[in-house]
Amino acid sequence: MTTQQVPGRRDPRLDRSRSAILSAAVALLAEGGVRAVTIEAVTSRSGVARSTLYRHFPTSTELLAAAFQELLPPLDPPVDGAPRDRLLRLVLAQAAQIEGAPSMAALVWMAAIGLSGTPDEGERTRLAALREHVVDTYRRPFDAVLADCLPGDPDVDFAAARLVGPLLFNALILRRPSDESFCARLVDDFLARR
Amino acid sequence: MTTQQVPGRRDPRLDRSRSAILSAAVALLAEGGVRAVTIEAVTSRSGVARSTLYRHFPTSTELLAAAFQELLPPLDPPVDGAPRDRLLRLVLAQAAQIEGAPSMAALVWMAAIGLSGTPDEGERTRLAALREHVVDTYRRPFDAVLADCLPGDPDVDFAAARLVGPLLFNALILRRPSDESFCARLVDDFLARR
Amino acid sequence: MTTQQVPGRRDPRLDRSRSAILSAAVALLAEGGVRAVTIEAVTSRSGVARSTLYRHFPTSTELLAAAFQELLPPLDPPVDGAPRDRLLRLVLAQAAQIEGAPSMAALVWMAAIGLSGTPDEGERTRLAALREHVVDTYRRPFDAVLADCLPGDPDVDFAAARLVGPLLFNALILRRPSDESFCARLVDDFLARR
Amino acid sequence: MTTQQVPGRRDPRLDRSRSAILSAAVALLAEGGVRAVTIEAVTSRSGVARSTLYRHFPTSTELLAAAFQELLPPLDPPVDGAPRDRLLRLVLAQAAQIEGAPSMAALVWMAAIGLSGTPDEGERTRLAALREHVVDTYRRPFDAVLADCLPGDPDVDFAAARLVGPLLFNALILRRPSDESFCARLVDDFLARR
DNA sequence: TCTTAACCGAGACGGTACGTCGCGTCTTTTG
DNA sequence: CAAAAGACGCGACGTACCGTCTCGGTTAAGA
Repeated sequence: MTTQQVPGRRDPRLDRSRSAILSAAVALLAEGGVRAVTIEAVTSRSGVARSTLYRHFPTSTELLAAAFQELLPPLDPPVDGAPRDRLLRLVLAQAAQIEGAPSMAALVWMAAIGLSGTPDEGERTRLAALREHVVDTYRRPFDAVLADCLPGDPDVDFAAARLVGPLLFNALILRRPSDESFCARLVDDFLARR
Repeated sequence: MTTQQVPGRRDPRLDRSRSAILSAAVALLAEGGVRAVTIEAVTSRSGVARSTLYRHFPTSTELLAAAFQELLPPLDPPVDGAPRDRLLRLVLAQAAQIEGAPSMAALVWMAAIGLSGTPDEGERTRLAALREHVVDTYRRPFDAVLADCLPGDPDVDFAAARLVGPLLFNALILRRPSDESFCARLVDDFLARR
Repeated sequence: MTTQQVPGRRDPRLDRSRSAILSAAVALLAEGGVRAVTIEAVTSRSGVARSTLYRHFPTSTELLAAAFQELLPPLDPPVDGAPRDRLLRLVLAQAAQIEGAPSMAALVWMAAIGLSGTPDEGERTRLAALREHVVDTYRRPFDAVLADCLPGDPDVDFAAARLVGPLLFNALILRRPSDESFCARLVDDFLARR
Repeated sequence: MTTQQVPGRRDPRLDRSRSAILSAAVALLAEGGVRAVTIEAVTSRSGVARSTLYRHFPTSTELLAAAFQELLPPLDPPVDGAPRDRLLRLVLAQAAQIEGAPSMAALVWMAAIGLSGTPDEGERTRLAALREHVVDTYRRPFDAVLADCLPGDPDVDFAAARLVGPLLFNALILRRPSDESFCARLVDDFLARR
């Protein structure tokens, strides 16, 4: 019997180069922000050739997206304690993450997805999917906690708007942290009105 | 009596070229978004020389800022009607503006001010000032309306976070409009908890 | 046997673009003089991109140097006839070349190499080397002829100074041609004193 | 009787600004070479306005010419000693001056006058006149000395070509100083052949 | 002495060229 | 045949000077 490969098996070099690219991109992103994630910089830092990079990421934007995804850890929903407490802890965690530098950049950058500029159809689609995916990732813990806090039909989007929206406002508009008392008031007001 | 000039008289060419630049920039911004506001495009469209443009706007960023400011009309605070009505109308107006394409872009763009990237001290300062100015412009109508709605000490920032934050969330994260019933619930919840 | 490439084979595009650049530069140089050899002009005339040009010639000066080199044919040392005749013919040829427009410009331009202006170390070195090379090119025919004319140790530099220096003086300072009788007197005087 | 001005009297401001310009230009020329003599640099250094400068020197070239002229002291013809000695001293002085940095630059620059480039008729004429003037300045001491050395009709141009040409050659082409023995050989060879 | 015209500084303006950076496509050669 | 290496055309950047121009303020000449 030959050493025939399993048909679904991929060329291992593909993974090697992809991860080299990604880790270089992530490092550059963490060090110098979005502006530093240049095709040139990534290739020269990762030792990967230009053409190889383009094989993996048709656009610099997609590379950036992947790097951001790598950099944004999902939140773990608090699982024990009173409902009000669990919600508060989740909101605090979300606030903390939003205020971190990479999240801030990612937030803004993702918010910018699909605003004017004219990327082609395909890219727009892929990016929209990425956005969806990230949003889902962050909605999930709220789903979990709210399902336990609220009886019946929890309108998660509305809840998220009321709970996370103000955090966004503080971070993006007022440029001030959302401290514990702020989050507590948010949560209590929210719970008081259903 | 002599035909003495007013001392403060400036070279009229300054105004001529500045407005030519700005109107070209605004047009490009409206047509093609931030990406279209190129130094090259602005100069060639306005007929103004490169060096002249740089004399007026040391950085492309500042040009963009000025163009955005030109494009973002301030909101008029509703002056008559019941307090709850006035507040609702203001929130609706704010929602409508946020959802407009230029505001959306401006919002994201201003949110990005000061994130990584390394503009020099001077520019960072000017941009921060611009941000402040724009934020103030939009806070003002809330000041006016809230002063009438709430007796005592209205914490305008907290109020704005609770009222506008969710609009931001809808626009930037969920990409859905904030309809009338959404805004009404926001306002009513807000008023119910002082 | 495989169709293996010769190992030293280079990307043919390199040669293509280099020669396109050079021929454009030479044409411009011949038509409009040094002042016409602009990066912009060369790129637009040769259809070569700016960045490509800079890849081949890090400095406009080096481009100019190459163009001049292309434009200056070396002199062939006369090989037959009496020594005095051979020397005279060489001097006449040298005079004729010096008086030609391109040589004149090249002469002045090379004389200017390394005078004030502050190019970086690397470029200065390359230009000095170029100067050496050109000087050698023109010294060589004198070496050949003088070796035959003079027994023993011909001090070629001194000879060249005495034979070519006056040609330079006529061309650069007096702006008059060095005619046959002038050259003949030069040669005869030179031979009379060793 | 009034304090009537002499009719030919000029506005003293003209002289003031002209000399301010010139001294700035000379300083820049001495410090940074031809490249440093910029209209901008001269105006900002001299405190003279752009328009004033252009009133005095229609072209930056003419300004440069004037600066060079300021920088090149004429040679004094040696007046005592044996003819051979006087000639030798003159040649040595000429060699010394040629080798000085400013003279070198001036030499090259003046040699370049009228090579291609397309200044307008008027300027070309003025520059040619300047060249003539400078050449005359340097021919004069040779006239004086040769008149005493040689009986009959001294062909000064031919003499200068033979005596100064080799100095030029050393300075411009070989980039080596013309030392005393070199000059002595030049002079002796020259005198030996009339 | 008092205008008044010339001269002046300051600097805006439209240009041209520069040298750099990053992009996305491409070709060639190596493992 | 993927990958490295890197050339290529392109478009935009920000800078440096150019030569022309408009503006008020100052100052010297002449009425």
